[in-house]
Amino acid sequence: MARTHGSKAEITGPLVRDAARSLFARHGYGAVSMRQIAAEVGVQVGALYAYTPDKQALLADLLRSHMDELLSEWRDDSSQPALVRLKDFLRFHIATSLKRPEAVFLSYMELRSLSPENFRDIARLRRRYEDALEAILAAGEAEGVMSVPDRRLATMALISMLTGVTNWYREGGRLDQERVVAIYWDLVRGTVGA
Amino acid sequence: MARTHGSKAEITGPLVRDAARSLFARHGYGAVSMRQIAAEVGVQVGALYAYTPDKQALLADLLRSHMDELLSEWRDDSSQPALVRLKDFLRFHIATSLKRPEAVFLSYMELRSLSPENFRDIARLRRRYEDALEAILAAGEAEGVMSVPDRRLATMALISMLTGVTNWYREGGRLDQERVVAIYWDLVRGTVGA
DNA sequence: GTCTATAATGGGATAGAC
DNA sequence: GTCTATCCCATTATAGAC
Repeated sequence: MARTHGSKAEITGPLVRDAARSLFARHGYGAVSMRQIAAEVGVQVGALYAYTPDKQALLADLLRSHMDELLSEWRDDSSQPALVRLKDFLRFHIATSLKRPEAVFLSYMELRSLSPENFRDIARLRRRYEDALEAILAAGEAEGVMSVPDRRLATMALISMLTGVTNWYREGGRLDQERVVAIYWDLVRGTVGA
Repeated sequence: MARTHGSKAEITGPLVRDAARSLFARHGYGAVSMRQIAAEVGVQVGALYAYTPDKQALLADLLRSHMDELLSEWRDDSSQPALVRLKDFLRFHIATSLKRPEAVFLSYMELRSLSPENFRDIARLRRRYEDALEAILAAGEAEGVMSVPDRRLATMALISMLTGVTNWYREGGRLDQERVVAIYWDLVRGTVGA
């Protein structure tokens, strides 16, 4: 990973973000040093500061851009039946969780490491994502095809359940992604009383 | 919180554990210093080492004793119908999560901060707790009162869902503990196809 | 059992050369 | 844009006085 002056300059930015995401997810924000990140990228620590003003901004950028991507990639078609929308949400959430497990885990776990300002911003994005699911449950109840005891709590319960995939899923393990989606769909349908 | 020589010696041990548990849960193991823990207790940093050989052992003790308590407090009566056992488990898990939210959160989140040896030990305890739930699902299927697409995965999904309470529950908030149990029981029943 | 003091190391961040 | 070198401060852990 050694590096001579100036080579690969154009791709270092993404590499810094990749390394930070991976290390933060594996060891926790507070446990990772800028020196470790630099070593993973193959540069010296000073070079990192060409890409981020400080460590906190690096974390906030990772979380913000993950939430931005989630929100911009998610396409809800509210003209569809609620059960179709729910299954689409499930498929989307699991696909994302398995494609970018570190970003998902990080966004779930390191909110607490954000400065108050960054926390407010990112919690707001997170809330919009939760609300997207809650709207589907509301539609399902209006259609009479779902029934939950408390809509907000059911939303949080479903998000926790789905995000939990990142805790046990292993690429190349017992189950492939399609199978995981099918199993969770069974579970989720029951949870919302469908 | 200042302290003169020798006072309160007999209760410092528990205070150290309380402070460490609370700080680790709020800020993450790696982000908390022994100085912060000492300040919270009201002693100087050197005094901590009368109660723990090092910081890693402090974390491991917290996680190990939490899991030990969980496993020793949980009383499963396998002569009961599986749905009764499941509801008892739910009640137990939520009661514990709301009584010791920091310990639950910590045991869920800081496994990654353990040394490999400590990780093995505590993951084993954790697995025994998960297996207790899985056994109830197996009994429910045998009785024909539950139906899940994949028992191991349903177990993990339920644990994630239940442990998620610690993410949003606030003492004195909209819902009291009894109400939370009732709502989750509705959700869980659906999830297991009962 | 707790204090003060200190050792040894590593932390985030910056300056200036190239 | 990256390097080397450095500043300054925090870190874990220990030693020895009380």
